[in-house]
Amino acid sequence: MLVDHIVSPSPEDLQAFFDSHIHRRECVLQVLAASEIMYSGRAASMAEAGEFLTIIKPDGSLQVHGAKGVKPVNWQPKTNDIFVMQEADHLVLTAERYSPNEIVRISFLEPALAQAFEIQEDHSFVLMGSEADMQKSLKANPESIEEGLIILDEELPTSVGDIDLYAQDAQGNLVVMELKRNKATQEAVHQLARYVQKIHQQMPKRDIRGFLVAPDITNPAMKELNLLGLEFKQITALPEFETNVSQPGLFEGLMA
Amino acid sequence: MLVDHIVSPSPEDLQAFFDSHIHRRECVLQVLAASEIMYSGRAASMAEAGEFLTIIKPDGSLQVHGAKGVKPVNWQPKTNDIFVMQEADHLVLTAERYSPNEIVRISFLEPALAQAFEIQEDHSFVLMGSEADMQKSLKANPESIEEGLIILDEELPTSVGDIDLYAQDAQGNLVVMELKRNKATQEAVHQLARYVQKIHQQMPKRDIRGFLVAPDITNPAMKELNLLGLEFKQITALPEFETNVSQPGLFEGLMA
DNA sequence: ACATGAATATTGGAT
DNA sequence: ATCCAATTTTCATGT
Repeated sequence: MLVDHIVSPSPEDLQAFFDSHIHRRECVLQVLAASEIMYSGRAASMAEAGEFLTIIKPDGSLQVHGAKGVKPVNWQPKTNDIFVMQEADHLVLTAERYSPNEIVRISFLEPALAQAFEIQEDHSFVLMGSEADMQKSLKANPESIEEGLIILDEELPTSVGDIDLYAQDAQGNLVVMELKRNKATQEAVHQLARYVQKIHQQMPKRDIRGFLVAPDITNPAMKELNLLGLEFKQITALPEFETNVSQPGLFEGLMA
Repeated sequence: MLVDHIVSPSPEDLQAFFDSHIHRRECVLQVLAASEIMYSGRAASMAEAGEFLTIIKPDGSLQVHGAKGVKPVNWQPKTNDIFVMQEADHLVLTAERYSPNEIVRISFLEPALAQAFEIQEDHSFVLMGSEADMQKSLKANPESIEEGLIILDEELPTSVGDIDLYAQDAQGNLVVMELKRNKATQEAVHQLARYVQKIHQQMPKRDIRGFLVAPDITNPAMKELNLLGLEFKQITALPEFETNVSQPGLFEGLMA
């Protein structure tokens, strides 16, 4: 719901706009303006006089968008303090965060628009098809990976990280599994190798097999996997999502 | 610059709004509405009737923002096709991408606002303090890592990835370096270990040292590093950015 | 198009 | 607060 809307605000208008909204933290604020943006903190960046859309949400997060891409040009996920100041002939917004110490300063050189609207928070968000879902599904149906597999543990902690799935095969060998919901890369291969090595150190007498469980694998990763004597177990990823979702029925099915 | 602005548009208004803008790809479009969002592709998600802000940029990227956070609730970095359709008593926007195949559908149940504005593309963006900068700086001043170090190569490719910096120490030993601009984790330790092992395989006769070069390191990572016989080389990260940037002078300094 | 790795990654969860 | 791993990661880059 639109609460406030000022076209081509003067610096004074803009100041009043922020004064009335910035600390109430109820509205999403937007300023469209030719701006100069400066960031310093984990890195440092600067954007000279271009047009940007600045968005400040009630939770204090700030993002500055340019003409392209999903990713903002500048942003701050959390801020401890946001304030505005007149400077020369324009308004400057400063957003500070203390830990890590970082600061974004936006000079609104030529504001075209300032507006505020309320966005009610939503809670009914459902995401399916994450690695966690995959893990649950595979734990329930280990035979879809290999006949005779028995799951021993999930998220088994080791000193070098947690093992996604830990199992025993039909011959009684131990199996270490690393799951990826996307195409597996060399990174994943080495993650798996690390776990297998660790378990091997702990139990030098046992045979340890390593499975990289994913819908697909890159060529270099496959090569590396073979070199290391590990195995790729292809699983059809999330078959229920492969169908075109615009079909009626699935829409409801997603929430089931 | 504000081009179009419709408060509480009817479905027909909204349709006309999209018809006039969606294919010209000149404006950033924004719709604030009680919406229902459905995504299917790499995963699947759904959000029931909440208030969301949908933003479509001229490059075809789409993002749907809720009341919190920098990250959108739903998004699509690139789209091949965006279209709208009347459905029952409301308008539905569909954004499709072919590879990977994914689709976002937004039902605008109660539109509160539809806007279009022009954002000129900006080109003068400068970021400093990336790992690339760090690498350049260290390459120029290897003695800041260790006395007598001679850099032999940068981004040296191996079958398991590229080595950030490759060098020789005062005693003639080979040195493999992995750089991190943040606190180094176990991941970084194993990345380094991988490279050292590879080089060792190639030259079994030579002594190979492995340096993890970072401003800081996590405790578990330090333990693991010691176990593997590798070394941590602390470097003060980007001293020029530690100072408070709001000081006059540095602002200009950033661009120098 | 594929593969790789950085990122001001962000975010959530576990410890 | 620290640490770790997933992410519809996104994005740039190299091949």
